[in-house]
Amino acid sequence: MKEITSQQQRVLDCIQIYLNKTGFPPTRADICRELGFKSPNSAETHLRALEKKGFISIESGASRGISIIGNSDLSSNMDNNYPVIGLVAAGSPTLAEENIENKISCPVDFFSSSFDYFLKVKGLSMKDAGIMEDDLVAVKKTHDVKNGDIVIARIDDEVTIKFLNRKSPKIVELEPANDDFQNIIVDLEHENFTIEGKSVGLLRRN
Amino acid sequence: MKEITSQQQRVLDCIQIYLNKTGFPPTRADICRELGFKSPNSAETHLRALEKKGFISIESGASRGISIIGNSDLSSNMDNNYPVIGLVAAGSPTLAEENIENKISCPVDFFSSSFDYFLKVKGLSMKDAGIMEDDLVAVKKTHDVKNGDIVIARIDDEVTIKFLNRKSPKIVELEPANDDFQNIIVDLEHENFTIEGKSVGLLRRN
DNA sequence: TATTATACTGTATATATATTCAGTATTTAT
DNA sequence: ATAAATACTGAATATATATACAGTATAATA
Repeated sequence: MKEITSQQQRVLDCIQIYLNKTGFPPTRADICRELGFKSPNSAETHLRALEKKGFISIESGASRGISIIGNSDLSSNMDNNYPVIGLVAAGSPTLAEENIENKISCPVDFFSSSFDYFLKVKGLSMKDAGIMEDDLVAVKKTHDVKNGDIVIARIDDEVTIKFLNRKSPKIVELEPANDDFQNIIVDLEHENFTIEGKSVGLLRRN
Repeated sequence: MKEITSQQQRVLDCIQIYLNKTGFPPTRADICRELGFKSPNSAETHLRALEKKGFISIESGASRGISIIGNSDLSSNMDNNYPVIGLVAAGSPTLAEENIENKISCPVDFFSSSFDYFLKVKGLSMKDAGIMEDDLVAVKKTHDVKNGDIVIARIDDEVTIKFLNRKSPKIVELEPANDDFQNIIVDLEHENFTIEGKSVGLLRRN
């Protein structure tokens, strides 16, 4: 997929908007009307460029024979594919591409806040908060977290999910929801600590 | 919305299939080709009937100017609106229309099995199973339940969510996941007992 | 420096397409 | 019993539409 130019993007957007509005694609003349072109050939050449770059396909000879490629969620529906990232109880932690287990299609407004990925939970350290093994926690990447929030935190190279409790400017306490686990005290001066995000919801699939 | 005839349904399906396949609506001739009609007027009259009954709209003069009405999820995307039904801890129980709190749009294949509604949980009787107050349990209406399943059961007029444990043909045990609660023993001969469905997933929105 | 891609106007035209008109036949309401 | 809706064939046509051809101009490659 080559790079798209700003004018070609305008034409592509125009097609999408027209589709959302009417339910069928525009003609060359429709595109001209929408974007102010004075010749149908202006639309034609843009369409051919978009076709060549793989953004649309054009059915030869057919009227309105334009379809946008890679657009299975055609219109109003606002689903998105969210990656499921495995949380390994101890050891290799990174929230990187290679840790993506699969993807889940889910409406973007499914939880109270937008979110970025699902974290697959290992272990039972948060069981009293109703977070069980293999549950999928919807994580929003943010540093805007308060005491009592369920946060995804990284200490050195290890990622964990716990309640947040800032004890002092230099000390953070990570509190599990399970009597069998101990609080984790983090000394910000001596340990590499980052907040990856916070939980905004949970999904369990039996 | 008047009743649709079987032939009109075939035409409507044909339009939808054509849309899914090509990304744009069919012409009269396309419909004839798909359904074996020999005159474009066959398609035309069916389209006018479908328009009159409110199933489609036709943009006059435009080629392929057909759009299916009430079809905001145009194609592949299979979201559905699921009702959220409140579970009242004790007392009035019915899973009836008037108990619908709101609706949640969610892909139909979101959980391992299809489901019928979300049940909003009251109380903590299932907390050790990770089901907390106000959690939304995805419920599939079914009588096909096994021991160990989390079921939605009704005893006389009271609805509850518990683990199922059939002790004998006449005795069913409903087991909570919380030491503070007691098992419920149901005598099928003396109590009015029905399985409303079973849990196939869980959703928590912080 | 020549070439290709981008970004248009303007005209022309073959054909793709909607749509009307004239029939025939069956079924469903009134 | 009559009208209206359904379910078609078949032909005709105005027009909607894709698309080619002839230009002009600028920016980006090679």
